[in-house]
Amino acid sequence: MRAQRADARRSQILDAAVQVFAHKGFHAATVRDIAKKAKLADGTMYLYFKNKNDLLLAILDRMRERERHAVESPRGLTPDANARTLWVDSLRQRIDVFRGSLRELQAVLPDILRAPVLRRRYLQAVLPSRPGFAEPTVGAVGDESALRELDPRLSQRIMPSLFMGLLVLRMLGDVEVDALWDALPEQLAELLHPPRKAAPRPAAAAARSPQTRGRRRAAS
Amino acid sequence: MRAQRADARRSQILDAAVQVFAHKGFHAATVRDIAKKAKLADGTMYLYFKNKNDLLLAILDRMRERERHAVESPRGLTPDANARTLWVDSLRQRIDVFRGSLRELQAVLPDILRAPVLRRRYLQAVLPSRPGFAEPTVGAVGDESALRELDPRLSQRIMPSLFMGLLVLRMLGDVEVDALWDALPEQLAELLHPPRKAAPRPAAAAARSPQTRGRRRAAS
Amino acid sequence: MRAQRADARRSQILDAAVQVFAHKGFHAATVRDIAKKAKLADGTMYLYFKNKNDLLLAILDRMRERERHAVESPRGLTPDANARTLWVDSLRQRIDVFRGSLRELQAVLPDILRAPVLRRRYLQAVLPSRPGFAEPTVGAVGDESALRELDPRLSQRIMPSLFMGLLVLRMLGDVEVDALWDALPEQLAELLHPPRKAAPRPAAAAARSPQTRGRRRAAS
Amino acid sequence: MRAQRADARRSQILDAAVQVFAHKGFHAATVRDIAKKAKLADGTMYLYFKNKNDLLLAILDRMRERERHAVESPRGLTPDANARTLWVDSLRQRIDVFRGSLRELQAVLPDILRAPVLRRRYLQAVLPSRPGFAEPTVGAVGDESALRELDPRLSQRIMPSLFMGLLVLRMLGDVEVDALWDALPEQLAELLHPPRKAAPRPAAAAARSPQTRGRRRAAS
DNA sequence: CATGAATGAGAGTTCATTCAT
DNA sequence: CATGAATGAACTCTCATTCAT
Repeated sequence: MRAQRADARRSQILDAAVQVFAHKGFHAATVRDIAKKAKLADGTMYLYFKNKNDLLLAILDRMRERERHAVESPRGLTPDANARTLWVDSLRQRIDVFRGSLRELQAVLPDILRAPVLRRRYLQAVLPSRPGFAEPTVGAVGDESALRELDPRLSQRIMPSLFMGLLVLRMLGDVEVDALWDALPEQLAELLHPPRKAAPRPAAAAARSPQTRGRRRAAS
Repeated sequence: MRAQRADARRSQILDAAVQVFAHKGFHAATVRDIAKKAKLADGTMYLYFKNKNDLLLAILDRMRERERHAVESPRGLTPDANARTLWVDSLRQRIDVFRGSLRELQAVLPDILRAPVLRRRYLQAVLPSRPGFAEPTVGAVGDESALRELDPRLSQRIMPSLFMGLLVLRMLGDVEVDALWDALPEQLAELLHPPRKAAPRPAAAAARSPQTRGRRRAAS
Repeated sequence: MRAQRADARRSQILDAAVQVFAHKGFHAATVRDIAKKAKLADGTMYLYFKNKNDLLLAILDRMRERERHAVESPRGLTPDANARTLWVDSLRQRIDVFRGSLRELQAVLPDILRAPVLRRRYLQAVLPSRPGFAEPTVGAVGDESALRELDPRLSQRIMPSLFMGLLVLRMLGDVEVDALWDALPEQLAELLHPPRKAAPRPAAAAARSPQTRGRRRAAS
Repeated sequence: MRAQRADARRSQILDAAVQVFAHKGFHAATVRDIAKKAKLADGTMYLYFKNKNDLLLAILDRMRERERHAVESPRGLTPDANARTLWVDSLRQRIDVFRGSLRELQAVLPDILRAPVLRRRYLQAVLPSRPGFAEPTVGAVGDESALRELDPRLSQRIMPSLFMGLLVLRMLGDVEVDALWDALPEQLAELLHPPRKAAPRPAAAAARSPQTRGRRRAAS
């Protein structure tokens, strides 16, 4: 009971902080701003968080937690789906998770970009080496993939980077990205994991599907 | 004459500001920090810039200016090159320009991500709709390109996003991206503009790096 | 019955306050500190005392009360003692009373030194003009005393001052004073009320301490 | 020139701080109080002192410095004076020094009583073991002194304690002590270093001087 | 032009006090 | 009676900005 109330308060404050940080950034945001947004008195925040900095860390923790949840309890995938569908689905899940914490990321990312401590503590976990985030790109890629010739260090980073980049564009106010967001899984699958009709065939620019006929490199 | 002196002072201050902003971020950086780095008195900055905010705008202006220069006066391209080479070269130029302002971007990006004014005023110009930045990706792509089936709004954003994303990874401290940086043009060409017909050339990317090393900031 | 409970609570709180004040001083001590030490909730204090300031006054009141008690009900003095013994005994009683409230004094003195209200209201009563505190020095002094030629205003203040001073040294951390404390009555008698005629008795002071050790706070 | 201005400012601020601390105590005094008393802006203090605490240390340093000065450059003593005169003179000098920093002491003493750091760092130097402060009491004492029979640890502390105690009485608002202050050297000499007319004579309650006839212990 | 001492608004934070439970 | 979450005034300290030199 008591613990529940406390958790509710923490959430209430964190939500306010996310909004204010996303809007003004960590440094420009004042504790008073956050308190006002949370409809609390200035001092109340300090009953639940050690200080303003702690607020940032708590936001990151909450993000991690949510992601862990999402990863650990994946929605059931259709068992008989083919590889591409699986890949698209898993990609969509990641994107959805991402979208869930989009505001959080926007609130937190710019300030993380400077703080080496934060970067080390959180972002290696949250971003590039996140288990499963890069792998689909690589693991599912057969010999014919466009990624075959790439430096593996780069190919591992294609997806996260593309993602990060699109996110930044969004944050920069690009409305098109916003509109595209839902189509991203399919589109990225199209780009990086082209559907294959047949078994691996070294040659031939075969037509593989109605929509994608004539795609991909003819011979390689 | 007098104007030149003033410009030199402005540059001196801006350089200092870039360094300090890149390190601490706009809000955490103090005018005193910048003045000290520029070896000037605190008040002197105000003779050349209206206020601290104006410094940020000036940094952005300078970035734009440099980019405009780079775009308007491209280094001579080998006239007999084939389409792909052209594309790679033009891509490399862009990347070099980017690299020239890498510190600036790092100094400025996190704070720009929030300030709607800055975003509207500067970044739509600097980033996605930058003339020529996305086009190579699209324009040079033949029928066989991986990009053909994509939503054009997305395909236009592939390159900038990938770029932004890699940059963010760099800023997040990913050393691999750093190491890969010089090979990026070839690698991205490999990915988005695959060479026709030829057999796999796994060594191409790696072979490039030696010469491009040490070219750092050539364009700045 | 009910009043007793309330008194017990008051004492419980005052004891805690004395400890915390002695350690941190009035201003640096927080109500929470005191509540924690008293194993009560923060707000409970306010059921027994008007506010934090009132705590200080209550401590002083309790000190006065104790001293009044000690003065009004002196332990029986050996009826056949000579003048000097009487003087020494009475001095010892005072010192013991003092010692009983030593922590209180330490808790309260520094802050009393500034607050004119406190000084006027309490300390003139507690200290110099305290009935009987200075008198032994003066009244018991025969023609041969060292004090005879002094300005009476000073001679009245010799004992309290000496005392206060030694107390301050103690508070300043002088361990020697601490060790000497039990021997003080004899020693001060030696100084201010020299024994007549008899030969030097160098061992007197030291001899006393064993028994008086362990009497700590007997009077409190 | 510049350094002089800075020193003047420091003094100006320290003087204000002494007044405010003496009046309200360290903790109750606000930086704004001090700034106002010094007729400066709030922030100006921080150009000259690291923080409020530093102010306290600086006051102590200044006291030490003054005392060192007074000790190192003693006013010329009449070379042909007898021992007692010398003692009285030296005592007066100490008292004068003391009086010079009386307000400082009042400002600083109560807070020093709690801070172990301050005590260790400053007061052992300022108070009891101060070279020359206790010694006159002891060194000048012949075999006949009232101090002969005392525990040496105590006799060393008589003077400082008496002093401290009188000071505390003063701080407590005892106006009589205030009035007596100037007569203290003579009076204390009277008490602790009785004038001797003749050579050491073990017996006889001799009349020694008009004013002091019949003083001191008859036989010892 | 250049300086840097001075300013004072406003930041983060603490804590005496209240009051619904 | 007792609690302790909530309050918000007031604290210390920072720093962008000004201006006499």
